[in-house]
Amino acid sequence: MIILSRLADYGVIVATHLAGIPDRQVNAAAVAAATRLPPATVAKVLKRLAHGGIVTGARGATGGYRLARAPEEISIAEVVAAIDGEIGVTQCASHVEGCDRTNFCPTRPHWAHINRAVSQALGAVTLAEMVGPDFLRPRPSSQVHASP
Amino acid sequence: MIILSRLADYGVIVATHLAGIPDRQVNAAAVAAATRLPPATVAKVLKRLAHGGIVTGARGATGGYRLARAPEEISIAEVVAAIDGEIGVTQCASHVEGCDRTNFCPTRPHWAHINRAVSQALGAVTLAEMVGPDFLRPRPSSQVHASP
DNA sequence: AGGAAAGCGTACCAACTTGGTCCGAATTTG
DNA sequence: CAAATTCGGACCAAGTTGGTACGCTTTCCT
Ligand code: SF4
Ligand code: SF4
Repeated sequence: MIILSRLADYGVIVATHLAGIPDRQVNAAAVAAATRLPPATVAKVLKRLAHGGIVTGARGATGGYRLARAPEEISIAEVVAAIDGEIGVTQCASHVEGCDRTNFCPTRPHWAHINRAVSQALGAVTLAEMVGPDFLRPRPSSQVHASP
Repeated sequence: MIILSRLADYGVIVATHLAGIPDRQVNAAAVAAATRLPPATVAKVLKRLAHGGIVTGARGATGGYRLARAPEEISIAEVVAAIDGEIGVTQCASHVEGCDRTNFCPTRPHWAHINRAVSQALGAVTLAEMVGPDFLRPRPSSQVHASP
């Protein structure tokens, strides 16, 4: 099964591309050309990212999109949540609504734990980690949060 | 976004229910009655679980389903994979095929790391954890019928 | 041996979510 | 002031999924 949808995948790619040019607002067509993605789809992705607060869109002739925050402040979970909504393994994980079996479902509390682990896995990686080092190699050190 | 599909969710519920009765093979209708799920759907779930090697189905008049292995040997990732296929955050995470952008996609290696974390999160919990110790049971008012 | 019960497989259908495309409103340049 | 450019939301088609139904094979009981 595929965890996140294709739109969310594209969203991370676009956000990563935006993270490489923090001070430069570019339009959707330029991002599409740089990422080799369908222009219409990337426009939709930028749109949802703007709605989610990940990027800010400037209208007008010289308008374009720009990262709303620093790349190291935006996590993959944020980007995914901006496109596909809140992350949750099941309906009951995020919203109690949506499933009428919450009362007698024995597996519900256990899924909350799994949901937390998954959210942490997606929230631990930021856009700075995506654009900074080309090769994936998180430092052998266990802790990554404490930075000098 | 919802990580796993509803069928996979039901599959875990069914597998957990099966884990509570290791030596007793029951038919699909009994499982559906016990879990309060649609009989046809639970039959489909059991079917897929049997195809994935999670449970074994015995034909005949007194047939039924039974766990193929010990509850502590079956992880949630196994159950989910049996129903919805291999777990992967993206197409490139599991199978290289399916996305023609693997050559110039900068985020692909990073996804592998995230995919591993997610798989571990789902693979760390077993069915024994689901059915065995009810460590988190805040005294529900409507207790299920306990066997005398 | 015959009948009934239950799994197994396939097939089919409906529905929703997703992917993609389009046109209109707002803003800046000149 | 007008034209060009761009974001914004609305619209539509398609794929996938969820769910159901039927028929066949296998096994036990009578
Ligand atoms: S309450 Fe149970 S059936 Fe409903 S979404 Fe949660 S785990 Fe799934
Ligand atoms: S190669 Fe890139 S676009 Fe393709 S599935 Fe992997 S991350 Fe997504």
